[in-house]
Amino acid sequence: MPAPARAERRDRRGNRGNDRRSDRESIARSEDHHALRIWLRLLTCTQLIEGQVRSRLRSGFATTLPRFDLMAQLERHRAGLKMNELSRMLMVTGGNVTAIVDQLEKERLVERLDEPADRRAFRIRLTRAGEKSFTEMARAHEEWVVALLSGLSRREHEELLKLLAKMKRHVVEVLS
Amino acid sequence: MPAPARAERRDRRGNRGNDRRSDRESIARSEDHHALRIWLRLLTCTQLIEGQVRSRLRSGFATTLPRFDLMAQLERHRAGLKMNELSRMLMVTGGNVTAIVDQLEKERLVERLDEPADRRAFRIRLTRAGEKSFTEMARAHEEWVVALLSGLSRREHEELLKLLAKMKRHVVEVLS
DNA sequence: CATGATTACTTCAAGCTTGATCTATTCAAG
DNA sequence: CTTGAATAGATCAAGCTTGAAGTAATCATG
Repeated sequence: MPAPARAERRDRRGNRGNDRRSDRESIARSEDHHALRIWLRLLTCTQLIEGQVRSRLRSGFATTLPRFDLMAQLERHRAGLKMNELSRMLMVTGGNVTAIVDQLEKERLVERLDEPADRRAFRIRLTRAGEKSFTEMARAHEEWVVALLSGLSRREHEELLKLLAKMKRHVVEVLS
Repeated sequence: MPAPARAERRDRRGNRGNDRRSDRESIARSEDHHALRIWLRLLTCTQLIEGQVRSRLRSGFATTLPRFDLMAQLERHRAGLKMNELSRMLMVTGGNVTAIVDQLEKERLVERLDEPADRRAFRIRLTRAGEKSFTEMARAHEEWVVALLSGLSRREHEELLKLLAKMKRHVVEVLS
């Protein structure tokens, strides 16, 4: 299951990422604030991993990351979730959720159930077929992520998790 | 300079991010691999910051993140960059770079110069107007990022930078 | 109950991004 | 020189995402 264009792009560069000057982070001058460097590196790491996951989901399962993400939330909330809950959890706009749910519903992977208490709302749930489909993908997805992050020791994983938690907490607080 | 929709979404949630159950990371079960948790948290942090930067660039400077990113690379390489160099640095496809450069060129913020050695290629450079415009944005951008990341101490910044570097190195290596 | 504000969701246009395909140029090998 | 492969870039359809505006239902307050 090749990932044509992405692989092509990667192979073309011909280096192993050691060439700092050809890297996005080169825009951070040495005198720049540490924060800028961190942000750029964070972004790079995320995009590298995200790109892989995206391309493997496409070539291996003919689906997309947003669809996978949405199904992942539903899998953890078997009673179903309302549209606005999905929107908040996935950190995307409501219009976006509508579009993705529309697709998945058309493919019978999720269903919209009426919410008895509130006639404005639905409860979105995985169908049986959706559960089955998701389970398969989730197994592969976890393997990919584990492999991609296996460069850090368990100790480093914990340290990173802690630092990211702190960063996240602060960002969320600033935005409140 | 408000950020209407995003702010609206944020205000609506009514919590301070303390409610783990309404968080994307809730999909990581306790028995799941550490790697999955880290990946989800990394993604959340990135999206939070990226969303802010994006929305502030729009409301404050009527531009977008990809445009800003591209100009940032050009600002660091005053002699200009070829399309494929931009594509590699920004980690996006060539078609994407074409589209963004087309826009910026139409607005006279960048220019395509013929590459004498290779008639297939151009050299993209910031115009004077582009430099001026970018400098303004870059100052604001750095302030935003510094503020968003100010939750970590200098020591923690360095630790995080180191861990992300290691992660990145490994990911790049795996993909080679 | 009336009414104004809020909430749940949809719709839509505009911009981003990808992946695929295309043309033109350059390079490599015979 | 010729020819086939590789490269630089453009183009395009399809899907993602946002931000803005709209509809319908619910809530809060008097």
